[in-house]
Amino acid sequence: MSVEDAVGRLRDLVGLRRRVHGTAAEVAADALRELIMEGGLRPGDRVVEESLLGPLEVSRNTLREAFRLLAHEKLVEHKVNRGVFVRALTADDVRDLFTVRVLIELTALRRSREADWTAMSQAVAKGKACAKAHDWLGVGTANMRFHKAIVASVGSARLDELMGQLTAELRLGFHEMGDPRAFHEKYLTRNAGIVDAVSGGDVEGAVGLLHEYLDDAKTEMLAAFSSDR
Amino acid sequence: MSVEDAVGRLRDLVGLRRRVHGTAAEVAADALRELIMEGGLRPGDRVVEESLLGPLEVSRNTLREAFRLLAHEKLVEHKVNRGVFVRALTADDVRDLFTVRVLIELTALRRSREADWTAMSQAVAKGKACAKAHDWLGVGTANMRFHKAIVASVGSARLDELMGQLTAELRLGFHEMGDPRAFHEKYLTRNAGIVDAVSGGDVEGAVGLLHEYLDDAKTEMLAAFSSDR
DNA sequence: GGTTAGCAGATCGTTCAACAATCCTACGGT
DNA sequence: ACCGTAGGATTGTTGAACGATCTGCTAACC
Repeated sequence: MSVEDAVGRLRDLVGLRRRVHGTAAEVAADALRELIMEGGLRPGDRVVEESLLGPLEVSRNTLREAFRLLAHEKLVEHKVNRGVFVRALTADDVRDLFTVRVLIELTALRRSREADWTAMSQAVAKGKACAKAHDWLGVGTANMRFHKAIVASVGSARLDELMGQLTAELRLGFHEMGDPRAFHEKYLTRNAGIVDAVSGGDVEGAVGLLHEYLDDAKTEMLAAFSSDR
Repeated sequence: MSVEDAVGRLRDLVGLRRRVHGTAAEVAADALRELIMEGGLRPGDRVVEESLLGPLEVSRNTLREAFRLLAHEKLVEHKVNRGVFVRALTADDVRDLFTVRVLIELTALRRSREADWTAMSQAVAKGKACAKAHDWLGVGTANMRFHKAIVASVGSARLDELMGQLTAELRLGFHEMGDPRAFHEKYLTRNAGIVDAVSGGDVEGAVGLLHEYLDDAKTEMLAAFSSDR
């Protein structure tokens, strides 16, 4: 996406939400977050304050508040006196991300009940629909939703928030990887397998599958990240 | 602590760090955070912008950036057009906090190794020293450090950050409870028992002790929170 | 030739003053 | 007692200004 396209997209996003959501800073942050998630701003890109003042239709102070919001979500990095950069994951980040996922998701899956399994299988269905439409980023999003559904089994607001944070960071990594189809598609059937196992009563079998899943995904992402840094 | 005392304390905190730490907003946030932790601002208190402009020696915009920082740490609550309030935990918050702690700490303790045990026992020693000096809030801080040490066993930056967040929120709750000695002192020996068990090779015994510990602490805090709301 | 000092230019950090938007309270009508 | 409405207080947002800091370039120096 060119810089001009990104500016135009921002205008749309801002206009859409200006009076629906809360403060101007939140609206601006929402627009920027969406733009980053869509890939309009790529990891490592520098985001100059002045260049966004016009498109977002906010003042500099407000824009800086928006940056603070995104910085705390770890979507951008705020370097003092040097500006704001779209976050670029390191290999260490990827390792850490998966360490936390393993710890949380395995325990959560053990606690899951029937209502959780339906939420999980709905996410799988959504992913299959996206695959049929060749929407590979959609498949990735559906996969994330599947894992969020696992964590939701615990029923903790803070854990849900943490998982949202982790998936947002992982999505940043997706943009830096090559063929999205090759990366996302194969995990669809593995998700389905996990649902089958756990709803069939084989909880520990499902946990094992999930653990293998996470290890494989981690290895695959690490391969993409360790090669070029 | 009177309002005048709080203002004076803020001046000290600001002067101390003005040129040590980074931006003015961070310095202001640090000072406010410390003031809240010390109990100078109590949960539920409203924090009026104008009243802090002088003591903190920052402009309104910078102060508002500091508020954003604290809001993301969940130490204060930002209500649009109504101001900033020191966070007051609800019973649901306490339940959620302990749900997350149980999930994370039990798993972390299972993964702990000898180096982690020494860190844990150091925290216990620190707590005993505070108890001897009748510094009961210090005992509470040492207890939190003990649990942070458990989580640190995993070696995940994000998990450490999460645990820091959780302990900060819990400390907010401490201020709303009655006798700090009655609440903190008895957990000291239980922490020591956990260290003994795990370093003695009885990992699952230690995990059991930790689980009981967390359940008891949760019950005790809930009793204080459900009574008056 | 390579290294370092210093000089712009660009960008960020912070302040200030002003105005608009919103909320709270107290007053008065019913 | 209830309700709507002014008025004051506080927050939300803006725009311009100035100092501080980084970056890259030039030029002097070894």
